[in-house]
Amino acid sequence: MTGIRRLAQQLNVSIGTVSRALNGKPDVNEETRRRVVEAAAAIGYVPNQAGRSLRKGSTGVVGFMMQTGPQITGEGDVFFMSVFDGVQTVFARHQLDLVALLCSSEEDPEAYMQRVVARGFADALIISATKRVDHRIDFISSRKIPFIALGRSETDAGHPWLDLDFEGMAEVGVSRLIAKGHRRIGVFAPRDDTNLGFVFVDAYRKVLERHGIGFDANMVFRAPPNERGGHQIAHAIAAMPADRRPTGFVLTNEVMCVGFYNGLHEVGLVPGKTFAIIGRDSPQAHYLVPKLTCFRLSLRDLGITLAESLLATMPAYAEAYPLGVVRKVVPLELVPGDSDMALPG
Amino acid sequence: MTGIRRLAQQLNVSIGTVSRALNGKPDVNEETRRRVVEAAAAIGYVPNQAGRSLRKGSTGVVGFMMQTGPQITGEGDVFFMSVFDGVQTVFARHQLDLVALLCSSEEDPEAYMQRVVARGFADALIISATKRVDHRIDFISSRKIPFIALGRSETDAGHPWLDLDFEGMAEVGVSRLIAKGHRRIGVFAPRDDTNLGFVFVDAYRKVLERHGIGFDANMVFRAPPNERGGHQIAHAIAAMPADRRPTGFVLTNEVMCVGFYNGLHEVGLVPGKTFAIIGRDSPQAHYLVPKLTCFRLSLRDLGITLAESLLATMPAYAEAYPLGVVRKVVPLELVPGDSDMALPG
DNA sequence: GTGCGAGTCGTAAACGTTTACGAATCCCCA
DNA sequence: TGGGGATTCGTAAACGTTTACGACTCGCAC
Repeated sequence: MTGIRRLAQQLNVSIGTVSRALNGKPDVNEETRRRVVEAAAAIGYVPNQAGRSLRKGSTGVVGFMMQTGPQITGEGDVFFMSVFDGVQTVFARHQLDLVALLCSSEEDPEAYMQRVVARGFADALIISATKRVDHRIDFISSRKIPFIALGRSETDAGHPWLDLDFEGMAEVGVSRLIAKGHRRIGVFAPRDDTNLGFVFVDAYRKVLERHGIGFDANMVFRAPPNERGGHQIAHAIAAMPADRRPTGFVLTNEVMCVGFYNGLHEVGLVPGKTFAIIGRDSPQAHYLVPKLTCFRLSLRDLGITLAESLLATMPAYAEAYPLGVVRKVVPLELVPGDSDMALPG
Repeated sequence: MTGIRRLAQQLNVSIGTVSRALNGKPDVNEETRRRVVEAAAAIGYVPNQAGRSLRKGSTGVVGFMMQTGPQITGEGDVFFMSVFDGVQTVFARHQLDLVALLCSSEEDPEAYMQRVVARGFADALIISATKRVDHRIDFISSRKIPFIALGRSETDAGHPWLDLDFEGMAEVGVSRLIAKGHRRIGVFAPRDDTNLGFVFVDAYRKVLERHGIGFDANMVFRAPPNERGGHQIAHAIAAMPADRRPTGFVLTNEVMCVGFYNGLHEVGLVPGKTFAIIGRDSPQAHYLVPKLTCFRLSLRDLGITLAESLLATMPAYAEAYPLGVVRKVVPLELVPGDSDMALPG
C-alpha cells in the first residue's frame, strides 16, 4: 500500500484530502487537517519525491554545480560552506532544497550540465568558477532554466550574476599602497581562464595609469590560486633582484596570502616589513602575524543575496523577490591590519 | 507532447520500443536501436528523471550528506573533493550520480536525513563526520536504505563503514618518536564528539603503556580541528614551563599542522628543532619547512573503496561487488620528512 | 419550500517513464 | 502445408502524487 493511500485509508478520508491537508490548501476543514498532519508525523510519512515532481513538473531542488577533483579551487571549503549556508536559509522559507551537483574531473562540465537539466533534476542552477568564455552559460540559457552565476564572464546571455568587487579591491588596495609611497605594486592572478583574473588585472592597470604609474607585466604574478601558489610566488620574488621587486602586494585570493607569508619567512623576507601586503580575509589568514590588512565580506550574506537573486528569476517565486535580473558586484570592506606598512623615505 | 512520445512519433515506433532501445534491452532490432539513439541525440532527449524513478522505484543518485556552515570541518575541501572524485569514477560505470546533500547549520541533521530518505531522494547515502553516538545511524538503518559511513561510531547497526587507521597512526607515530628518544609526546584531539578523537587517543594511550610510559592527560591538546586550532595549541604550549612541555607531537589532522607551524614560529619555537612533529599529508602542508614527516593516503582510492563498499550493499549491484559488509580501516603510509628529529641526549 | 453560496470532500485524470504480456512476422524443418 | 521457435514490437498498466471538477451538506434569506 502506497504512502498517501495508506494514510488516507487509516484516517478514513480520500487521498485528495490528505494531499490538500498536507499542502496547506484552503479547502480542508481545520480539524481534518490537524488529524492528517498528526497521523503523517506519527507514521513518518513524507510525500514521495518522484511522484510529486512528476505531477508538479518541478522538483523543489536547486543545484549548485561544482567541479570535484584534486585541484584546489582557491576558495577553501569555508568559502563554499558559508555561502551554502546563506543560500539555504533563504531556500528554507520556500521548502526548497539545495544540493551540490558534483561534476567529476573526468566528465565535461558542459555535458554534465546538459544531463542535469535535460533530466529535470533541479528547478534551477547556480554555477560557479565561471570561465572567461563559458559555454555552460550559452547552453543553460538556451534551455530556459533559471540560473545564476557566481562570477562574471564575458559570455553574456543577459543572465543574472553576482561577483565580488574585484575592481573595488584593486581601486582601494592599490590606491592605499600608492598613498603609502609604494610605486612598484605587485598583484597575484590565476594562470587559468577563470574570469576574475582578467577583471582584477584590468582594474589594477587602470588605477596605476590614473596615478601616472606605468603598467609592468612583471608585477603580475601568476600561480595556482591556493596556498602553494602563494608559496611559489614568494620564492619567485626572492629570486628577483631586490631593487626590481615590488614593494607592496594586493591579492584577492583567500588563502594565497597564507602560503605567501610562509614562503617569505623561509627566505628571510618579512611581511609588513620588507613588503606591504593587502589580502583577503579568511579563517586561515586570521592568525597571520603581522595581522593581515585585508578585504572582508560576509559569505553568508553573499549566499543570501545569491539565493534571492535566483528566486527573482524563477516564475513561481518572482513576485516575492521583485529584483529583476540581478547583475552586480558585492563590495568588500577593508579591514586595516599591520601588514601594509608605508614605504620609508 | 512529452519527451519519449514525441521521439516515438517522429520515428514511427511505439514509446515502448524507444524506451527499450535507449535502455539497452535485448529485444529490439539493432537497426531500430541505432535510429532511436541517433534521433534522441539529435533532439537532445534525456528521459525525465521523475517519471523514470517513479516507475523504477529508484533514482540513480547517491547522496553524500554534509553539514554546511561557517564551522570548519577539519578536512579541507581538498579532502572531500578528492574523495568525491574517487567515488564518481566508480559510480560512472553504473550511471549513478553523486550529489552532496547539504544540511544547513540551522537544521537538525537527523531530521534532514529523515526528509531525504522518506522522500526517496536518493537510493543510498554516504554519511561522514560520524559522532561517537550517532542517531543518524540508528534511523537510517531502521529504514533499510543502503548506506555507508565514512568514520566509525560506537553506534553500531552492523552497518558498513570505512575509516582512517587512527590506531595505526598512533602506533607508528608514537613508537617512532619513542624510538627517537622522546618520552613526553603530545597529541591533538578535537574537542567535540566526533568519534576519531576517542579512537586515536585510546590507541595513543595503549602504545604509551606498552612502552611503560604513563598516560598524562596534559599531553592531550584539544582544539578545533582546523588551522586556527593548531595555532592555538602552539601558543598554549609556549605558555607551559619548558620542562613540562611535550618534546614530540603526533597529529592526525590535515591542516592543524599548518597552523601549528605558524604559531610556533611566532613564539620563537622551531618545528623539527624544539619539537618533533609528525602530521598528516595535505597540499597545504606540502611546502612546510622543515618538511613535515607525515602520514599519507590516496584520497581518490579512499573514494573508490567507499563507492565499491557501498555498492556491495545495494541489491542491484551487489553481485558485481561481492565484498560483504565492509567495515575496515584504511592504512596510511608514513612519509619521512625533516620535522621529527631525535631527542638529543 | 426553494435557491444560493460557502465550506468540505471524493473522484478521477494527468504527469513521463518502464516493463509484463501478448501479437505479429519470419524462418526453418518436419 | 503446418507448426514451432526466435525475433521484434505495440499495448496498456503501473509507479505516487497533485489538482480540476463536481457532489454533497449546511445555513440562511427569500
